[in-house]
Amino acid sequence: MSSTGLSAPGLSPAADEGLRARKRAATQSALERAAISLALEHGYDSVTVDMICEAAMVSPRTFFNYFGTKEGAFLGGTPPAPTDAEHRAFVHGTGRDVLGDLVGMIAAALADQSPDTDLLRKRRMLIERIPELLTGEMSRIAELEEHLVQLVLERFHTQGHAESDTLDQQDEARMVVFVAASVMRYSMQKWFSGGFTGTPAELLHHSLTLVRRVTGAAAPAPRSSPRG
Amino acid sequence: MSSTGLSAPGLSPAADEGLRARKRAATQSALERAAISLALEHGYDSVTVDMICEAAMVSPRTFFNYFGTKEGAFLGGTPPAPTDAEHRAFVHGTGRDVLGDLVGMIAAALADQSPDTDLLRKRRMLIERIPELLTGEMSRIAELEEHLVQLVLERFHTQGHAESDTLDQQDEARMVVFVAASVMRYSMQKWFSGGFTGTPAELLHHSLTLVRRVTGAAAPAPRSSPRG
DNA sequence: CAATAAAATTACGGTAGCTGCACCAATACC
DNA sequence: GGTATTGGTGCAGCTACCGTAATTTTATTG
Repeated sequence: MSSTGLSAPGLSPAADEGLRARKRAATQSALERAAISLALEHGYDSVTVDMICEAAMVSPRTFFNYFGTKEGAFLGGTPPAPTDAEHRAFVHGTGRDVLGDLVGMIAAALADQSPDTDLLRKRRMLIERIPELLTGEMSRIAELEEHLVQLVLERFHTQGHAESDTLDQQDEARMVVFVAASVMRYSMQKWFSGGFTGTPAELLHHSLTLVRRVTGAAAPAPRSSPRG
Repeated sequence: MSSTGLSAPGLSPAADEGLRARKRAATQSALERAAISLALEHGYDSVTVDMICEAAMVSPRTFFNYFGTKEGAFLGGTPPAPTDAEHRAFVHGTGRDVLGDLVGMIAAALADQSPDTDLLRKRRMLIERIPELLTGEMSRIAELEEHLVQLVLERFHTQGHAESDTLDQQDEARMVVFVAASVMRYSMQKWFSGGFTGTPAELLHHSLTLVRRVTGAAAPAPRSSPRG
């Protein structure tokens, strides 16, 4: 199941996957829709899992078979995980802009999800209203951090960095991931608070430019001896 | 062990605050210590609130009177807040290195309340080890971040930045705070994992240099018109 | 079409986090 | 001392979540 990457459906039920997969996708979709509608109507906290299940006509146990947590139904079934293709594209990237490429990969993984624009719209409305969900989504990304550090290290190696300063490379990789997390946090907050009118790509470009401006200003008076 | 055994370290033992406050601080400290030791011994998930309460000799109901959540006992009662003096020093800082100064202020605030460093270290290791705690801590810090954004904006104003591009300034302030948070996270991880031999000041300088190196690489092909 | 394997769904029971409430004990204030 | 606050506790209850085994649904094979 590693090849096509479709095993965890971003909800493309239609064509060839058989009746089983289609029903599965239908149930998942029904649960997500029920969850979001109910939350928009009654508020997130007052919606119980039982309510969602009743609306979607499944047993509560089934709910947790799909989403292991209540939050999951609101954020969407599949946590953002870059596909193998995206992995390779990043690791073998030739450019010097590791930070930009990493952010791009994460954003692409986020964008991979369901194309249902209406559901996305409602979900965005919900997240805008309940900040708890925003932090929830961020923590789903944070789960990947260790993995991302490994990816950055791989990229360093394939770019032929010397093996001698491996320790420095680990530090740098970790920092790249941390800063990328900041950029994602900034972008998502801006995105979900509705203060941005452009496309997601433009938003990312804006964020990357901003993070460079913010860090770029060198201190006017170099403290001790600069550059070690 | 009626009184002295737990003389409220990590909080303001406040010799003058009265018996009530002292007992309170003692109980809170006992709960936090019990929580962290138990988690280091048995793992976070297998530690129940009841276990912590039994070790700290309080009722489970009391536990939730102190920390509204299980997580709270592990993260500790009070996030570090800079003093008024530190506020002013930062806001009226004249240099261009806003990021460096902000990181400096946060670090100073951390150093101010020097509660039992051993407890801090154990807590830090736990937090980095358990992603659930990590995200929990980040969302707690997020509340503090709003305040920091305001501080950065104040500094911009006292530095006489034009009022016209207030929106841009808000964006920039927010990004400064986010990046500062990343720098702090990197520094603390490096510090408490024992991988750094120098002084805290040197560590901060190292982190700031690193974050600049990481973001410094300009994109090879500037897209459209930069410089919004 | 029938038999069988595999997978999804379900009911049931239980644990743990968390809360409101009312009561009692300790402390602060006068 | 007496009285008002405040902190600690037991109880009853709700909800998220999980292990397990039974039941139904789908896929497969002859």
